[in-house]
Amino acid sequence: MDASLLLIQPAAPEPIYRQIVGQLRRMIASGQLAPGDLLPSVRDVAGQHAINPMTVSRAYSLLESEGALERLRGKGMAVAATHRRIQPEDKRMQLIDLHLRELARQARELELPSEPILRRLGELLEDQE
Amino acid sequence: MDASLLLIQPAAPEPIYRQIVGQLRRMIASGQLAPGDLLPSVRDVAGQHAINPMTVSRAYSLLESEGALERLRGKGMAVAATHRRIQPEDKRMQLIDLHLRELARQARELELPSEPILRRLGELLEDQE
DNA sequence: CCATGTGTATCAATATATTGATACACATGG
DNA sequence: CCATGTGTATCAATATATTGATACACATGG
Repeated sequence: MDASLLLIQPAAPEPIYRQIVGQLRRMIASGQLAPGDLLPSVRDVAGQHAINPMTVSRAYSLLESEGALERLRGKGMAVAATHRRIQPEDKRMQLIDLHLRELARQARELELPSEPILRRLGELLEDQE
Repeated sequence: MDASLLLIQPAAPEPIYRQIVGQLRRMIASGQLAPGDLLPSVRDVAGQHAINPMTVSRAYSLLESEGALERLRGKGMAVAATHRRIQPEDKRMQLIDLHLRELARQARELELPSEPILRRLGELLEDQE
């Protein structure tokens, strides 16, 4: 992948590292970046866009923690070949339980019935798979 | 309305003034707060929750700029009379749709199947009614 | 009039988020 | 070995968001 494919607007309200994260995430999701593809080096991206290498590194590290990228020592970052599941399902469920509680609280405050909420969430969950 | 009805968590990542805005917005949308209802004074809310009156004022001012509240000189803030009493269900659903989308995104990143999420949320929704 | 009740304008203090400079560890390939 | 390529840990500088202290204007009702 060529660093010039990234569109970066330093003056935009959205932080630079999040612009990079968002674009790469979508390019990976859409298949424009395939598993194993090498990304441009942080200095390459930084040089072409006149930003700091650490800003690019931050974006890469976030994507690595999401499992979207993997670090190849001495070579750079690449699109992750596999999404390994380290934690069992109940552990992963715990990671979103607070979110679920918050959602339930807001639904109660809005006096919304359960049924349309569960139906809507069901739709969203299926769409994204 | 009694100031104690507000749930405020000063240590939460969400800023206090936004917690207040969110809760009041939802209570107005659902009709728990009717047009003309007086809100507790900023000092009342601040005193009960050990926060600063200006923080409450900021929340009230935001809701006033949205048209949800109106300022009655010498009396305080009240639910705007022009506000429709109860918003229809689809309008209220819109208020939590972004949260549902965010939840679905996180679930996808965690590679969690739909079924346990919908079951857990169903439990939480029923518990609170 | 005035004690008491509103909200808030103003500014300061803090907390948090973002970026950037520097130096470093490590892998590669000649 | 070593020049050159990776990413990043560390810390500093900046920008932004949030909160808080103070003083003020205004309305009410005795």
